[in-house]
Amino acid sequence: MKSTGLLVDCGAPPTGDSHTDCHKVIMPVRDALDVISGKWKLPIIIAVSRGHNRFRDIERSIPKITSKVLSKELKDLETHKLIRRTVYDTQPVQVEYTLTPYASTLESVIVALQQWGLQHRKKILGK
Amino acid sequence: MKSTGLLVDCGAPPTGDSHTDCHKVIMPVRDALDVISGKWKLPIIIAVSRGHNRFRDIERSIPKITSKVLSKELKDLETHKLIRRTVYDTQPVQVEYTLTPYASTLESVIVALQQWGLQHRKKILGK
DNA sequence: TAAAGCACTTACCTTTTGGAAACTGGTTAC
DNA sequence: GTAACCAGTTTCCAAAAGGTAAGTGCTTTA
Repeated sequence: MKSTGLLVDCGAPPTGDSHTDCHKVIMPVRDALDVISGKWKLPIIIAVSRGHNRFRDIERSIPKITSKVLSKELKDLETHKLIRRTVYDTQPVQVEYTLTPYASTLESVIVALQQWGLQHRKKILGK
Repeated sequence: MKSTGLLVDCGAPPTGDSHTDCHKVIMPVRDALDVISGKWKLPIIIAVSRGHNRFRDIERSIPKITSKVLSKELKDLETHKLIRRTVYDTQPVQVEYTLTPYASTLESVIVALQQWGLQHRKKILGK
C-alpha cells in the first residue's frame, strides 16, 4: 500500500471499513461544492461584487445568461446567505442584490481553487 | 459543465474589456471544480489513498457505486494525472490504481473546501 | 465441470441541469 | 398610446450525469 499522504487521515486503518470516517471529509466538501459549483454562481458573485446590483444589470453584465437561470441562481445564493435581496418601496419597486459580509469568507476557497486550477491547466496542456 | 476535452471552455473570448479579469478567476476555478466535482471523484481518491488499489476492492469500499461509474471516473482521474493505472503482466492480468504524487497537490484545495463546508453547514442549519 | 472472481463494457433508463422563447404586470419616457 | 424598461415567471426542450442490469472473456477454486 502506497500512500502519498493525501488528505486527512480519517483515523481508521487502511484495510478497515473507513467510509464513515471519510464522510467527515466528503460531506463538508460536497456542501461547499454545492454552493459554488455550476455554471453561473461564480460569475454572478463576481458581477454583484463589482457593483452590478440590479437584476437587469447583472443579466446584462454576464454574457449568455438567461433571466430564468439568473433568477434561480440568485435565489440559491440568497438561501446560502451569500447574497442579500433588498426591495425598495419605490414606484416602481426597485430590487437590489448585494453580497453579504459572509460571502467574503468564500474568498480563501476561491483563491485555492483558482491557484490549483491555474497550475493544473498548465500541467495538463503541457507547459 | 461544458468541457472541451480536458478543460473547461468558458465561452466568451478574452477581449480587453472588464470581463477579462473575471475570466482569470472563473476559468481556473471551473477547471479545478471540473476535476473534483461530481458524486464519486472524492470518494474514489480517498479510497485509493487508503490502500484500496484494485478495481473490485475500490468498488467494494465505496457503497452504492457501480462498476460503470467507477470505470469512467477512474479514467477521468487518470487523464487528470491524479491516479496511475498499472497493469501487471501476470496470469491473469492484475490492474492496480494508485495516487500520483501530483494528487497530493489537491490537499490544500480539499482542506479549504472541507473547512468552509463545515462552518457553512452550521451557519445554514442554524446554530 | 460448475461456480465464482476479476476488470471491465454495453444498452437502456431516469434525474438533474441548463437553454430558448414567450409572457406577466407593472411603470415610465416619447 | 405605444414602445421600452423593470423584475421576474412559464412552458417546452436538449444535454449531461448518474443508475440498472446484463454480458464479455478470462482464470482460479471446489
